[in-house]
Amino acid sequence: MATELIRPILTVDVVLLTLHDDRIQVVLQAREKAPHAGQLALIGGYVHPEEDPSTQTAAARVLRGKAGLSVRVLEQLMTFSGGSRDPRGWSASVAYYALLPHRDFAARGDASLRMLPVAEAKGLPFDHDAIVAGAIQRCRRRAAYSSLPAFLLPPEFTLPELRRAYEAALGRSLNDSAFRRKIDELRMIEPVAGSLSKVTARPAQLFRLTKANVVEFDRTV
Amino acid sequence: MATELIRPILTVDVVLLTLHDDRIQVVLQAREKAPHAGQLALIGGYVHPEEDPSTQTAAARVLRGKAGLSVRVLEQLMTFSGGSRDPRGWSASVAYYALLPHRDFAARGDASLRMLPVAEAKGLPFDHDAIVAGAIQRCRRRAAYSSLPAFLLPPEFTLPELRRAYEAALGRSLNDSAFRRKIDELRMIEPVAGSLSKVTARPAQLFRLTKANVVEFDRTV
DNA sequence: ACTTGTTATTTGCAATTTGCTATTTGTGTG
DNA sequence: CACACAAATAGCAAATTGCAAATAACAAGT
Repeated sequence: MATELIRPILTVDVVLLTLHDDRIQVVLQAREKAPHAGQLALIGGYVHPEEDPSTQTAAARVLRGKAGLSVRVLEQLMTFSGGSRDPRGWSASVAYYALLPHRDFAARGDASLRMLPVAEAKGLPFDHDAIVAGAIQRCRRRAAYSSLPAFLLPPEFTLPELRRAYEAALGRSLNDSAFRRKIDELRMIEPVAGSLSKVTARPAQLFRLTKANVVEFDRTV
Repeated sequence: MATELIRPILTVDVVLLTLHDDRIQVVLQAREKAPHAGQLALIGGYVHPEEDPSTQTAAARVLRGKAGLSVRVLEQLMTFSGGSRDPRGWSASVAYYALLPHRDFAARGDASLRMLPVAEAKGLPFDHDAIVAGAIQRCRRRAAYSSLPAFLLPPEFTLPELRRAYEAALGRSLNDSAFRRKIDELRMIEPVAGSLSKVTARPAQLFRLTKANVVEFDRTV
């Protein structure tokens, strides 16, 4: 066997995204240990080959173990690697992004977790700035032709809420009536019995997704 | 320090794609060593932390070292991991896809390399079937809104050739005049002085890309 | 009960984009 | 010099999208 002696460090990092104030926000966690102890960073940890069937399940385990959260969408972004990204040595981190309805985050009430608008999440340790940027870019791209943004919302939502989720994910405003037409044609959602009463105006119809997982469309939203 | 004792195997695998007979084809290589010695598989190898600045450069090194090839497009697909994908133990492989003009492949003339239409590249060792499928899916998606397919062609090409490259990548036929309009509006290519003479018909104008790297569009092609 | 304010939802074109089908152009061939 | 053939262009018809006005439903104040 040649030079497979040195095996690099393998970790997972999760870019946990949620929607609040009509903006995409990242959930960060204060690091417990060195390096960068005390600083806000992505939720991450070592891959444990003896217990993790894959990096995907490792990411879910870390999310549950360190933040007490489980999510409906957890997708792999890409792997970041190199000798200088982590002072402990040459490492590779398989990055994931996860989507969480804000109410689930709020209900958790974990003091170590902190939510920040993506534009303000700068100066993070390691190469986490680049990982966050990559996650946002991927989500933006994917939002254009999939039901992804719906997973930033609770299971039941109104059309205006869904539109705002798409607008936040895409980073641009959408034409309301055209949006309704498209969503209707894509058969992405179905109405639920009840109605939501916004305090001071006409109540909106509640909808739910027709499919429990992210679906991709041939057309663009 | 907890359980970071076991460090997994880290490798890279490259899905090398080219265009021939109007179809996307994968270039595979006969494995020199066990496991699966002699079988056709993706071009891949160990990551060498001491010499590789990143997995990206590791992939380029492996491509150069094992196939003698350098490519203009080498993009990360995703990482495949688990305890059963490689008999040597728990491993993670960072997969890349690369695009190569067929003439560059043909010029190489390496007997260990074999080109197969993607539909026929089945039953590969490890989880390479899944990696190939993932690469094709990603390329198909990306072809819809980028200049990616142009990198399956030599630096100078005709519009009919470019359209056939898009058709092969997208897996569907395109309307010729609409395609020309779009490509024109996207300012993706520029004409070159000469003309190509197909044996028995009107010669086509030669074009080259205006940008040396893959560019993404807001609109779809 | 009635008016006002506010947001949801629908409707009806106008403007733009796309799909399709001729037409025209440039080259080799017989 | 007519013919075959593929490249390139041109001209609508059809489909999609953007915009703005009209309508609907509810809360709160008069």
